[in-house]
Parts: sequence; structure tokens; C-alpha cells
Amino acid sequence: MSHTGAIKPASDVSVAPLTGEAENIDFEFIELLFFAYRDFISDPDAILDTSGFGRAHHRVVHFVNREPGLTVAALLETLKITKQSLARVLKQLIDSGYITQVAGPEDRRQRRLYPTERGRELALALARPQSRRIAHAFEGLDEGGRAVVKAFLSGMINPAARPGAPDKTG
Amino acid sequence: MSHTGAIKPASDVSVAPLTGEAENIDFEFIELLFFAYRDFISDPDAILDTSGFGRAHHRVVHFVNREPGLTVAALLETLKITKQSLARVLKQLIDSGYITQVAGPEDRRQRRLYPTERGRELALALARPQSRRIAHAFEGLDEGGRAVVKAFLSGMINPAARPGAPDKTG
DNA sequence: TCGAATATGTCAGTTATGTTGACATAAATT
DNA sequence: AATTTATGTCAACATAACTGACATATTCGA
Repeated sequence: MSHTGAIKPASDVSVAPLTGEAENIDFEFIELLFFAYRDFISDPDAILDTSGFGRAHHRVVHFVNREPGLTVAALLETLKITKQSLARVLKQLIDSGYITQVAGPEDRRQRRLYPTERGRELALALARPQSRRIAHAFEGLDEGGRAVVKAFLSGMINPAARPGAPDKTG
Repeated sequence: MSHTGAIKPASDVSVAPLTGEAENIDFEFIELLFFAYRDFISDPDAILDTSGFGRAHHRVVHFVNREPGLTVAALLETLKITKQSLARVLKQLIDSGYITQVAGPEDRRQRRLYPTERGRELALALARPQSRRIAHAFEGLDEGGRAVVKAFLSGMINPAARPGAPDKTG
């Protein structure tokens, strides 16, 4: 393993590393985001492995805890998945007592979602290591640094869709 | 839809939004990361839908372009997936002419991976919208802001494993 | 009041991407 | 010559997404 460079192997082949200089493509941050998010998600994954749930359950438990009384439609809009996808994990979470459904007080077609005490504990257990990781990443940065990162991440997010836009929940 | 608060539906139910205040849990950044990464990944997804490839292909094409001559073992280590997982997408990328394999010049057991011209173009096409999104998120921030975000994202990433650590490539 | 629209649920089949386990081959190392 | 390493491959399986179709209860609008 002494040499490090690439050896040209054939004709229709690119041997130079793609740095993005020619087009000013920001490969550095593309990769930082990839690795940061992968490791960020690995913390709860380890916990979920134990309980038999997956990432899909994590997301549902998280948002139901953040906004108790959420309707199914609102949850679908937040997660941007289909109702058939949600149905499976939601059913498991309800059956195992992490989430309960309550008919909407004004619109009784709605099934408003609430966490049980158990669901609240799971949400906290999953969030703890992620929050610790974030705190670690902010070490050495001041309040201004926090504001900068918040501005950056906010700028990465798509503007919210107009309330009347078509959806894929059929 | 006149009321906004939650109505208490039963006994074993939490009705207050989970803010994380009690434990200082940083739900704000947990969600910022979730939405930022989801939208970040949606750009290439739209392109991939057209070509019949998926995210797994994207990652392979990306890293092979970034480091032409990469060995299969190095790629597996980077992606942290099993060789059986990689095999499927890598075969498709080779068969459709985006990547070529060349026996290692010093160790002929190795299959060093190179992008073809086509593969290089795909990598660029996938990276362009992501880079644009990053540039947009940096608007209004100076060079120091860039350094702050870089420090934050780097701090989110697990330290590299020791070179002799056990793996799951069996 | 009645028909249409809405909120949700469910059945059935498919796809993408990951997993484990077992085994094969060629080349390098000891 | 025997073992280890780098890679490939077959088979079975799990998760989580998808599309399409249809069912039910409730609300809303003409």
C-alpha cells in the first residue's frame, strides 16, 4: 500500500478527484451534512433496536409529543409520507400503548393523536442522546454561533407549501 | 377549526407540548436537522427518479467521483453498509456504464472503482442543486459564519474508528 | 335534506435498501 | 503449502417507503 494516487485504467475514465472547483460545487458541505446526519440518527437507532421499533416510529413519537392533539392529516403533512405508510407504524405505536387516539372535539372524523406517559418517556429517551450530540457540537461556540447555525439550517429548509397545494395522501 | 389548544381526552395522556425545558433537551435543533436534511436530500431524489436509480446509487457515485480508484473495502467503510448491500447497486452502476472496475496495480485482488465520463456527469448533476441549496443557506452569512457551521457539523460527526476495529463486512 | 367532499382506515401488491449467513475464487502473505 | 485477504455471489428476510382501490363515518354546501 505504498502509492496513493490513481492509476489510469482505461480510456473513458475520470481519474482526478471531483473537487467541484470548476463549477464551485460545495462538496465539502455536502459531505459534512451526509456524515453529520448519519451519525446524528445513529444514536436513537441504537435505542430503537432494543425496543423493536424503527426510525419511522421515532418520527411519529417525536412529533406527537411535540404537538399533542395533532391530527393524522397534519402528521402526514409534516412527515411527507402516505397514509398507508403511516398506518402501519401508527397502529403498532397505538397497540403497544405509546400513543392514543381521540375523536376531534369539533370534527369527529378526526383522530387526534396524544402520547401516553410511556410515549412521552420514549420520546425523551430518543431525544436525549441527540441533544447531547448537538450540545457537544456547539462546544466552543458562543450564542452567536448558535444563531449562525440556526440561520444556516433554516435556510436549508424548503419554504412551507401553500395550504391549498395538491398532496399525495390518496 | 376555531380552537388551537389540546383537549384532555383521557387519563394516561400527555397534553402539553414537549418542549424539552425540564431536561434542557434541544428539540429546536433536532427538528431543524430533520427538516434540513430531508429537503437537502429531496433535490437529488427528484433527478434520480428520472434515471431509475435511488439514494444508494447516489452515494456510491458521489464517493467514487470524489476519490477515483477507491477500493471496494474503502467504499464499504465510508458508507458503513455490508458488501451484499453495496453489490446490488454497484453492479447496476457498472452495467449501465457509470462506474468501471480496474484490478489494483499493486494488489490485483482489489477492484478499484473509477467513474466514467457518464458517471462524472451524474455526480455533478446530483451535486449541483445541493450545492445551490447550501449557497442559499449561507446567504447573509460571512466567511466566519461558514467556519462556524463547519465546526458545528464536524462536531456532530463520530470520531473515525481505529484502523483495527472489527467490522461487519463478512 | 341530500349529495359531495373530507378525514381516516384498510387490503393488496410492489420497490428500494438494508440485514445475516454461507460459500466461492483469486491473489497475497507467512 | 497453508492461511489470510479482497471480493463476489446466492438465498432468505426485514423495514419502510410506494401506488391503486375501496370502505366508513362525518361534515358541508347547494
